[in-house]
Amino acid sequence: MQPARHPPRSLQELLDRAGKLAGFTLGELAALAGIETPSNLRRHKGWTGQLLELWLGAEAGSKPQQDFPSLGVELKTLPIDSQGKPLETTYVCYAPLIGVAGLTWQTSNVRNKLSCVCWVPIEASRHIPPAERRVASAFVWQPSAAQEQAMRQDWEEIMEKIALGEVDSVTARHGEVLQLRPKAADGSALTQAVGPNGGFIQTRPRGFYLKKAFTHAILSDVFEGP
DNA sequence: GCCTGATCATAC
DNA sequence: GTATGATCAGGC
Repeated sequence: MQPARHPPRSLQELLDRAGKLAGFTLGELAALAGIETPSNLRRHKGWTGQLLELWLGAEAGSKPQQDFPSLGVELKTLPIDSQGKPLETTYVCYAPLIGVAGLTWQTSNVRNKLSCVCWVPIEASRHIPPAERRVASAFVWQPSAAQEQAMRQDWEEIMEKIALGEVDSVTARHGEVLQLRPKAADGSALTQAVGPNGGFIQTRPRGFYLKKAFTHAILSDVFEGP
């Protein structure tokens, strides 16, 4: 067992790789890859995702595109509790706050990222040290028509607020399945956004996130049947 | 207990 | 600052 040396050439190869990781702890996978496991993730929040990227052969880097461009697949780890319930919301992508006129759901980064996702659930309750957290069964998901419609509606409502210069009135409570939240190094980070009178304002950068109930439903469809 | 807003590391 | 990978933690 060793990490991938090249990106998977097919969806099946990706699934094969992911399937072999099921049951391993993060500590085991890290040791096999020759990297250290942090004792806690406070200063290593992205460590789990990067470990799985390594094992599955995702292209590293900070590109605003999918993790497996040639397959059109995005990789997402999903922390779950012992009952399979998501412990965290799922980051999707940065949200555009200027130049939003004319953006459509069809060509949005959210839709592109979520059109096909390889989910890798990780048993990651907080009381479990990172090294002992365990990889569960990965699966590939494409949104159903209803799921896409739900995401689209939230996206359109949020983007309309942004276009109207009302981004500062949008909270994480907006949206049924998709939410907009701050996404920055700290509270001092500012970016340009459309303001109330069509001008520009400075505001905290935002990102799109999937709410836990939505990812829970995705898991339920797969593991408990539709 | 859960959620929202804040925060951490890194690459460029 | 933008964007990736996310989790933390106080307030409710």
